[in-house]
Amino acid sequence: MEKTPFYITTPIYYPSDKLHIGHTYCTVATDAIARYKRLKGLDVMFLTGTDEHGQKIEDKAREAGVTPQQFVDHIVTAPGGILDLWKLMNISNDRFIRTTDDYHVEAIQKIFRKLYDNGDIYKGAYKGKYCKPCESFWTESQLKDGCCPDCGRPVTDAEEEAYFFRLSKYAGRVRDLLVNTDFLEPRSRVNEMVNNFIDPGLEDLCVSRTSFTWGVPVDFDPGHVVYVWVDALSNYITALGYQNGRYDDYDTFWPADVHIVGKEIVRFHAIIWPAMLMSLGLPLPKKVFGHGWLLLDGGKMSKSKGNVVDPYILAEKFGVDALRFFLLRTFPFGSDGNFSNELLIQTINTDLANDLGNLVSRTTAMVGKYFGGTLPAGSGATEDEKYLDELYAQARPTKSEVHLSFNFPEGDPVKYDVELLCAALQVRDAYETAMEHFAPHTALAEVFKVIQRANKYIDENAPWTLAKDMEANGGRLAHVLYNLLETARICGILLTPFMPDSCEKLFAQTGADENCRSWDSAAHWGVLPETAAVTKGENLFPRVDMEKALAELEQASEDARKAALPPIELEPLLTEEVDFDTFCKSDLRAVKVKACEAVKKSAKLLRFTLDDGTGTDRQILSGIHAWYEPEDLIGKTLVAIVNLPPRKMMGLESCGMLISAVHMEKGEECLHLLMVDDAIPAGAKLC
RNA sequence: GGCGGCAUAGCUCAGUUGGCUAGAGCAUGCGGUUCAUACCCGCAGUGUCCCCGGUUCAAAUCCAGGUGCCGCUACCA
Repeated sequence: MEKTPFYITTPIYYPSDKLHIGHTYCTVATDAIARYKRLKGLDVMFLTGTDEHGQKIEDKAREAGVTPQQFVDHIVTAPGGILDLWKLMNISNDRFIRTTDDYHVEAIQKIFRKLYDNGDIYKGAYKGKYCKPCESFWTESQLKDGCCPDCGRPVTDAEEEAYFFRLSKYAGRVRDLLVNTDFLEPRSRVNEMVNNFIDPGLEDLCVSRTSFTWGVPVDFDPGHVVYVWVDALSNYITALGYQNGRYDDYDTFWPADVHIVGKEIVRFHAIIWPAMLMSLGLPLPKKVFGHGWLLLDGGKMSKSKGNVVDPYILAEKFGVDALRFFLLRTFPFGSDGNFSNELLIQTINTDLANDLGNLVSRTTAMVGKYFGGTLPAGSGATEDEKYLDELYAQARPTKSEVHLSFNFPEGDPVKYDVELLCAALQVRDAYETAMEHFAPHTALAEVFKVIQRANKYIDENAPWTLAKDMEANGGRLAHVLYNLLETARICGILLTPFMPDSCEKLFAQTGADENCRSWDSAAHWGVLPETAAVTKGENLFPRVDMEKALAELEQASEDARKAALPPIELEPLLTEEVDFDTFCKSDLRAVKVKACEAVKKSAKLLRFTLDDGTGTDRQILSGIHAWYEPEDLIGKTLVAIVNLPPRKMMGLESCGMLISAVHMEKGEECLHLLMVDDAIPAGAKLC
C-alpha cells in the first residue's frame, strides 16, 4: 500500500544573525510533528531552510568586509551555524533549502516571469522616504522622529521604479479562504488579518527593488531584483522541484499539509502566499499554523534588548531532549509563553527526572533485583487483561467510549491493574487528538498523567513488600513489574517524537525491541515479551541542581556576552599635538622597588618605596592592586614620572606616578606596569 | 490613533455553547513509604475569577464602560 504523503515546513530563517531559542522552538515543534507523522506511517517531507537575500544581508556583509554570499555561508554552514544547530537539536528535516541555491534562483526567475505573463505583475513606482546621504529608502514606520533612522538627517519623498503584484485582485478570494475555512489557525489570527489588512483594502505589493542588488535578478529587466515575497515564499514549492530540475516531488507533496510559522509572519503566509498561488494557478496549502512566541520577562526577545536566549548553551547544559521536551511541554503552541531558566529546570526535574526517569529507574532496578533482569514466563497479560485490550480495540474505530463498571473490594490488586491498564490503553487516542490539533503541550500532558498513575501504582502494590515472600507473592510481583514495563513502553512510543534519543535508551533498558515500538502497538496491552531482557542503565534524566545551574547559566551568558565583545580595544590616538618643550618638562626616571605593600583599607592602592637614585626613598601610591600583588613587584625596575606635584591619597603622600600600559580586552580593562631592564640604574632619565 | 489579544491561588496556567462547593502543576505545611535519581504516594490549605454597571432563575463565562499589560499597524527579512 502506498503511504500517505505529508508535507510540513518551517519558515526559512533570515541568516543576518545567529538564531535564538525562538527559532529553535518553532523548528523543534515542527520536527516533533513530523516525527509523529512518520511514526504513524506517513510519507513525510519536512522542509526547513534559510532566506538569504535582501538589503540587510547586503549591509551586514559590507560591514563585515565580506561578500554577501560569504556572509550567509558563514552563518549557515560554519561550525556553530544554523545547520549545526539543527543537527545538535536532532532535527529530522528531509531537505534544507537556501534561497541562494542555483535551482531556487532559476525557479524564482521563471515564477516571476509567469506572474508577469499572467498580467499580475506590472511596473509602477514605489514611493518611500529617501535619505540622500545614506542612499537608502525607508518606510514611514521606520523613520525616527521623521528622520533617517541611520543618520538622523531629514528624508525626502522619493520614488523608485518597481514591479508590483496585483494583490488587490485576490482580496475577495483570500478573505473567503480565511473567514470560511480553517485554513489559518489558531482562529484568533483570522480577525487580525481580515480587520487589519483585507477589509481596509489590500494594496498591491512591491515585488522588485532597484536600490540593492543582493537578490534574484529579474531576468527581463536588468537592475531589478526580486523582492522578498516572491523569493522567500516560493521556497515551499521550489524545494519540491517546481520550475526546476533539482527535485521531482512536487506532484507527490504539493499542496503542503501545513506551514508552521511564527505569528509575526502570519500575514505573508495567510494573504500574500495564497494570492501568489492563485495567480500561478496552483493548489493552496491545506493549513497555516501561527504559533506564539517565547517571551522573556513578559516582553519580546530581541537582539537589541540583549535578552536573547542561546539554545546552544541550554542544550549543552541540560541535554537536547530535555530542552526539546521543555519547549513543547510547557507552552501552549498557539499562544505566547514566558520563558525562564527556572521554569526550564523545574520542568526537567519534575517531569523528566522525578516522574519519568525515576519510574524507569525504579522499575528496571526491581526487575534486576528481584528477578535478575528477566521476568518469569506467565508474568504478562492475563486473559481478563487481553479482553480489556480487545474492548478498547473495538471501541476505537467508532471513537466510542469504553464504559466499565467494576466493583472491586477495597485493596483488591486487580483494581489497581485495571485502572493502570485503562489509563495506558486510552492515552494514545488522547495524544493523537491533541497532536492533530497542533497541541503538543496537551499531548504531553496526557502521557504524563499515565506516568504519574504508574508511580502511584508502585505505591499501591508495594513491590518491596511482595518481595519479602517470593514463594507466595513472586507471581504477583512479576505481574506488577510487567505492567510497569508495559506502561513505560507505551509512553516511550508516544514520547519518541519529542525525545528520540532518550526514548531509545528507555526501550533499551526496558527490553522493548523494534517490534514493540510501533504506533500501532502503542494502543495495545501485552505487546512486550514477558521475558524481555531488562537492564538498569544510566539515569535517563539527571536531576538538575537549580541554584548551581542558574549560577552557571548566568556565567555562561556573561561569557558569551564577553566573547561577542571586541578582543582588544585601544584608546584612540590623540590628534592634538604636544610641543616638544612641554613634553620635555615631564621627568621620567627608572626607579627600583625597594618595598611594596597594600594600603590598609584600600582595595586598589599599593604603596611603593622606590630608589630613584637620589639616595632618598621616594614614596608613590598606585591604584593597581587589582592587577599586581605587592610581593611580586619588589626588586623590579619600573618607570615613573617624578616631577608631578605630590598628592595625598588615603592619608599618604604620593610623589609621582608609575607608568603603565593599559588596554581593553573582551570588555575588561587590562594593565601592565612598564618594567624595564634591571641593568638600568635607578634614576636613569628617560628621554 | 486604528485593529487584535490578555487579566483566575505566591508562581505558570486550565476553565468547552452562561449551570460547581472555581480547578491543575510548581512552590508551602503535615503525614506515609524506602523499590528508585533526597525520589514517590496521600492529605491540607489560601482566591473581591482586574474594577464598575447591566442581561439572567443562574455570570469567571454574555453585553456596555473603565484600568493595566502585550502584539500588529503592510513592503522589515
